[in-house]
Amino acid sequence: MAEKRRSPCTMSLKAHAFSVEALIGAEKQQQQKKKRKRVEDGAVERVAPADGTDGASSLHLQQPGPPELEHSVCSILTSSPCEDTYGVVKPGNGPCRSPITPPAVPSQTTLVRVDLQGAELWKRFHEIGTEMIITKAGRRMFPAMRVKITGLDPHQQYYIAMDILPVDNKRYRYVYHSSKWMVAGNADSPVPPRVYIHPDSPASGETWMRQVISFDKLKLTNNELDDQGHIILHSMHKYQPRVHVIRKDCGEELSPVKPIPVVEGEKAFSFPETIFTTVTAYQNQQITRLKIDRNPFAKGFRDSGRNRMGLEALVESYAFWRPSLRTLTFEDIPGIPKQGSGPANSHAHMLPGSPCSSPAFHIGANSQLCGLTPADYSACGRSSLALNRYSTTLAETYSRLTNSTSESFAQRTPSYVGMSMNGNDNDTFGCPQTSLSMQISGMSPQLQYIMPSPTSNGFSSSQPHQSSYNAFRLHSPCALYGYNFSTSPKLASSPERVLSSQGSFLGSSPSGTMTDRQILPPVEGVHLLSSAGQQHFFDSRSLGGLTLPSSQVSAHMV
Amino acid sequence: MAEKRRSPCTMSLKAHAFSVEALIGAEKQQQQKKKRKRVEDGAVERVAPADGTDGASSLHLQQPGPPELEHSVCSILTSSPCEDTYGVVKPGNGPCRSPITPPAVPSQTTLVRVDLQGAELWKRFHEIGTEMIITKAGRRMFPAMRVKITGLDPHQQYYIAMDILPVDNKRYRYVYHSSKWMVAGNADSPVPPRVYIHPDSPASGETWMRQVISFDKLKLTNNELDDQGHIILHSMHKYQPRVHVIRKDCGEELSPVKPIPVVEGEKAFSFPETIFTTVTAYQNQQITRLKIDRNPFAKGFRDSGRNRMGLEALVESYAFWRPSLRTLTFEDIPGIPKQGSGPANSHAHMLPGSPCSSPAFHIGANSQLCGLTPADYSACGRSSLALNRYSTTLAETYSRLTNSTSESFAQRTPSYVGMSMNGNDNDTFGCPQTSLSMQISGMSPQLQYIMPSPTSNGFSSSQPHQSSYNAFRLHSPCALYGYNFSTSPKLASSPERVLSSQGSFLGSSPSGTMTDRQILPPVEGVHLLSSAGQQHFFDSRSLGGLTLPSSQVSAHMV
DNA sequence: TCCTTTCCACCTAGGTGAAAACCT
DNA sequence: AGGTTTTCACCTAGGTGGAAAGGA
Repeated sequence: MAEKRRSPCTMSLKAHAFSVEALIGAEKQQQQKKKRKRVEDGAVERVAPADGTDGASSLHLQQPGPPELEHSVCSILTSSPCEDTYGVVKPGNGPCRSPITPPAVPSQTTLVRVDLQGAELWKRFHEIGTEMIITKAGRRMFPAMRVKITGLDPHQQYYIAMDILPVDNKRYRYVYHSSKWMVAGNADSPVPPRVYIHPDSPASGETWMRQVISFDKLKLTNNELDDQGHIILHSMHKYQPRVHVIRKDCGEELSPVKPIPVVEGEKAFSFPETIFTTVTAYQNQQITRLKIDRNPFAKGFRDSGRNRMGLEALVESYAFWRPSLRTLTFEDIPGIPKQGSGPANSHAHMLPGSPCSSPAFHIGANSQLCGLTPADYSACGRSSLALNRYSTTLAETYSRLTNSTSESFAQRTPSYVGMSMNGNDNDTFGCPQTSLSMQISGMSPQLQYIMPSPTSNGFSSSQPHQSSYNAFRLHSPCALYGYNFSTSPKLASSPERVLSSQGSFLGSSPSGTMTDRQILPPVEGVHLLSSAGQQHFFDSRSLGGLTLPSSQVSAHMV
Repeated sequence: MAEKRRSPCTMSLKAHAFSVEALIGAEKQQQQKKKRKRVEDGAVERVAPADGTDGASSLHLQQPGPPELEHSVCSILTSSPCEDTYGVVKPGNGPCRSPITPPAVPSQTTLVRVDLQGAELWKRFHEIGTEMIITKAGRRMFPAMRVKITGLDPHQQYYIAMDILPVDNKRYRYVYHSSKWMVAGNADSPVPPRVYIHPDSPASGETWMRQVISFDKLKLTNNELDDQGHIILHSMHKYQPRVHVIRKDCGEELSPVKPIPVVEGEKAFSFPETIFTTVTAYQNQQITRLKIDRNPFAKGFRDSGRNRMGLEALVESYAFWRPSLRTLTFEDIPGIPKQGSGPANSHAHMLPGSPCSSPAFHIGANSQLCGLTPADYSACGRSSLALNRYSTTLAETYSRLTNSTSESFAQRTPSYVGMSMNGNDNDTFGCPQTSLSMQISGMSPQLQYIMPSPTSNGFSSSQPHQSSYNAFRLHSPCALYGYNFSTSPKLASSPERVLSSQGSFLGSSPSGTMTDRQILPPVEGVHLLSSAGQQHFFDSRSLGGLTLPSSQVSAHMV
């Protein structure tokens, strides 16, 4: 029981789990409570940064330049190099970083940089006023967050995670006659915050850097009792995604004694063009058009005029000369599903082909629609004490929005954040990007608490504030291999896969320690074969601890 | 360069990768070489255990009972309990198993048991003579290997892997007029052996035990130059899958000095009813019928007589009175795709409705078709030296088939294998199962070589025979959530999902150390939310190292 | 002749917005 | 009247065996 006493999280979890069904009845109460606070503050024509104090805390890490600057860089340097985390101060690192492995791997000087992929498409939505559907069952984002990360320690393990912050404490409504979003009151009460950990986590820096990291499997929901792990958001609110790069220091499972380490750098990256308003049905028809034009799954609603030979076009054309009946051979029928597979097909109920940039739908909005001013972007430079690097992030935001006692956390958990703007040299994959970069080195003790630990055997702790979560990655989807939603209009209808920069299964280098830390004689050659998309292989000759002399040494991570 | 010198695997890997394209031209040469060895040895009416010496090595771990015994248990006890792997003998375990964490977790006395799910379906195929299609692009197995594992240490991390062994060194051909498989010569030269590591690996024993472990994403190929990570097999050969339970001792990354530990238990599980013959096109029409009847993806080929109202039935009915043309309204057309969505539809090219057990197709074969006699099943009890537990497994099989110098490995790497039969009490999920169980405790040093290590930072080794592979799990599919191909005929057409025994996202306990080893104060409550199918969440309040006092503590693994 | 490869129709599984129904 | 839920047609993506073509 002494062990159980140290596990309040688990016990609370189970209690919550058992009460889920009981809570369903309370859902309406929650909604009523939510609407109770919905006060019409009066229409604000332009969603002004009146929430500056509230929203700025979640934006201080954003791209410092104006939204139009595609390739700006936000560099955040911390005062504590990672080497300080070695050895005695963080003994947990000792067993992991062996004295034989050269500790000179420059994880302490890494300038982590995160590039938003598909920034052009994000900007096109942003110019209109991005809307994201949220449903009870969960709805994907479109565009999905897709980033390219550079500057990681190739041999360090990282978790990549994403959460979504409220931009302000306002509720919005869309005024159709003016085609504008207006403040409709204060924000609803906060929902259970959730973080989407990229299913490939943890992985080596080399692995992360080799590919576009897509969050396309992430789903948004408005069901506060969601049990599917989706991110819970309020409808008609403004939010902004945020990407986290979290070092997986193996110390937290290994070190029985863990002192509170010094601050080692902030690791959250957000992009102003990814701000969106949550809706349950699209409000702005320009958004609808752009979604239909760009999302392959909405191809059935495209009506771009060309290749308009779908079923309804067929119906119309035939109906022209034979109104309701015609003689068909069955050779016609198998072709029907294929006809819709072209670049576009038509639907009579769709609005006639009008590009999303059509003046007829351009409502004169709103590069500032989301309440961000250039001043907000320049407000990311902060410095304070050295306890927690996430001071002005979610915890602070929530504490401010909820007026909870955690407000004080923001004060005693400042971040070492220094920012500098660099040029735009990050056109990886030929796609426009927005990039943020910062130095990351270690991790705060609090971060360690939330880091799942696949190596849980023999977990131990001599301090009551340490824990590890293991094997959290079950059922991980292949998120890295989702669509590459091209930001190029000419590629919009031909989605391409997000591929590793190396390409094929045997064509790319393996992960992390595979490259220069493995110590295997040829006869013991190990064959880590990880599928380009789906599978993970060893050379089975080595499974028995033996390999044939003719073993084909091939390993791959894609 | 000293570091690189220790990485022959990586360098060979890259060299191989770069030569893949060059090797494509050599594919035909390989095939020619393969056919060169194909000698018709004359038909053998019954595939006898003439391969006893050759094939027994890969079968010694099989179910000791006759195939008809559904729930037999194969217990293999080793002479070295896991406790011997603690501390000094395997210092790598020291840092992982903290002195604070109670080391009394009975990993050393665990009787691991592996139950084959869907054994009834496997047996139905086996009675006919299971065939598995292999294609260049890779083809899934049907039925897929699905197992339930019990007896793991809940807090120990494990890899679950699968490889496929040749049953003998023969090549087969199917004689249509006698509906029998006959030996057609010696086996082709061995192909690059590969192992499919379950994409959820590594995970805690608790996590593995909570759910059915499905290998449905595994693919078989006959392309020896496959770069997708599929398992490469020869066509017209007999194979048998094998499941591996591999402890993830974090010691291999942590211990700079690793002596060769003592044997700690065999960990491979195979089931005789899963033997199959590889084909590029089905030979036995009974197999075809059973596949079509049971595989949901082949529903389009079902012709079971009932609900036969698909398009072709429509064609036939209309063609009866209007041979080649008929007048259709367009109201017919949208319904066409839906018509095929029922329980079954018909196809004119299919044979008329005849259940798979129809005498018209029952060719009088062959419960012993796969060359296994009851004597084979009783031959699993072996004992020998204590150096390697995989002695009679792949390495030995390959060495015998290839006459390579690794033959000696089999002699100096015997296994501690003791077997005992238990009753049939493993009807988990209400499905018939076949189970194998054995004690596993530690791992051999050779096993450690092939164990990917997600905690690679600071990997080190003072011995040249140690290595770790990290982050091999990228792009892992959600294999645990594939179809549950029911073995019950009445459920065959209604596939059900393989669910965790706990159910919903918030309704099940978290993994491994979440349950009783985490040490989190409520204010630091960590919220590891891992989606039931797709996603992995933290409570985002904790991402900043801070959680609100009102934090909802919920964690989940399935 | 025997086996392999390729293409295809037909499925499963699930992601879209539209539209209607529903709710408050 | 405004927001939410449900259902639906239409997609993407990919797993089936059949049939025909290809190949040795």
